[in-house]
Amino acid sequence: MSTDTKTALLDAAEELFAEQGFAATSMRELTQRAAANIAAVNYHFGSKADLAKEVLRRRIEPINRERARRLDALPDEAPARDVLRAFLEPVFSGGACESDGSVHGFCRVVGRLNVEQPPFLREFFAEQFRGLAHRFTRRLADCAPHLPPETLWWRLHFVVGALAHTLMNAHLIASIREAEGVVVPHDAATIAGELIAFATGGVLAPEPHPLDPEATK
Amino acid sequence: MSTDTKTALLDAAEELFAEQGFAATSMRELTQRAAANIAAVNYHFGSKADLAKEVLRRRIEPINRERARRLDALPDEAPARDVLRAFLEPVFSGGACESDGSVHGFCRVVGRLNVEQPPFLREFFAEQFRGLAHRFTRRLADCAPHLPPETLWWRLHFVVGALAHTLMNAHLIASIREAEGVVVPHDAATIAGELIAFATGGVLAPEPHPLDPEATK
DNA sequence: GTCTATAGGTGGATAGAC
DNA sequence: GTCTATCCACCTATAGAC
Repeated sequence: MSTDTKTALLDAAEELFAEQGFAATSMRELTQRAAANIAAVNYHFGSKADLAKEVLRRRIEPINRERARRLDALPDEAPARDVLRAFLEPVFSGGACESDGSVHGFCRVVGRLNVEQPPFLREFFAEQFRGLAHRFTRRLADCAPHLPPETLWWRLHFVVGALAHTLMNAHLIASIREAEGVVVPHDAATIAGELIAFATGGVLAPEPHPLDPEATK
Repeated sequence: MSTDTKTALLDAAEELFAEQGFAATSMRELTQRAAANIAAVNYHFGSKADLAKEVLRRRIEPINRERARRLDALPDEAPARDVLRAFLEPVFSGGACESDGSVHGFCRVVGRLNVEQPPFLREFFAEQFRGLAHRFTRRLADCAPHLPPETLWWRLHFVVGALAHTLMNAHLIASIREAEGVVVPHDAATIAGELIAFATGGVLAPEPHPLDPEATK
């Protein structure tokens, strides 16, 4: 069946790119996991690179639409925490989780390819995020008029970094502690809550002091 | 000369792994940039994987030693901000910068390989960071006794994520704004200052509320 | 220590039958 | 749409001369 093969390829690519990255995943491995023929990727997508773009588009576009929708729905006087919820929660909702609530592979693929950044994806990511990042930064500026715009710009990117790292490593982070007998809940709702609290505190922090170079020694 | 070739290989690998990742970088490209012979990597390091470990060890070990040293040097009543400075500043100091002050490639390689995580590096990273992460988390618990240990554990990892993402993308983040005519300083001291302020605010944020699932809609 | 040459394998992509 | 067979460029690693 045609449509099912295409979806199976997207699913398999999503898992493998998330686990291993783009460059380290071969077409043979990928088509085998999808129970498809070795030639199926080129038939359906044209190339490995175009497959990767589709893998990302399938997840990012709905998330960014939802982010924009929620940002627009906010009242003018909404606090920073609500702006950050509009940015972060869409990532974790809407199927972002396994049945046990843990973070799903498709979140990890975004995190991983976002950092691996193969050359052909650079422009793709820039397109997907540029406009949105500016809108959120402007909105945060309304919430925190005491902070310079460049500081808010950095802070939004710090939030993105925390998010990407968490999506990729949530299981690992939890398992280190669990090996010591500490139970660390890592369902999507818990992680989202932790991240939103952290991001709000970080974004609203007082303006940075200039560093004292002597104290660095 | 023997020693120089070895160093040239480490330098070239550092740059290329930082830009492209481990899997996407070939030995040919790497030895060519180092002006060395194609066989030099195997002679000096044994394999591509062992070269990557050396690339990381050269940077991470001094940084983590300095982190531990500064943590030990802190007075008992040191505030969270000082604990986070002990964690973050060693990354940016001691040659972490270009002559113009921007973030050096060798920071980026740590960020990138940290997220690419080829299988043979998983255990290496775990060894390098496990003990240190626990020591910093315990220390932060003293600064913020109102927060549960799991929350602090998550928050330290959010900080790591923000750090890794920033190391890899500082130039990119700045250049997006600069294309619009906004000057964004991205020298190492500025970035470190921004990150420390953000991290302090995030780590000390109030405990997360349980999320209201309805408000997510 | 450095080089050339090459082994031995895998990569992405395609041609053409069905 | 799916398959087999195959091309050929590229990969890591090594053998052996210098």
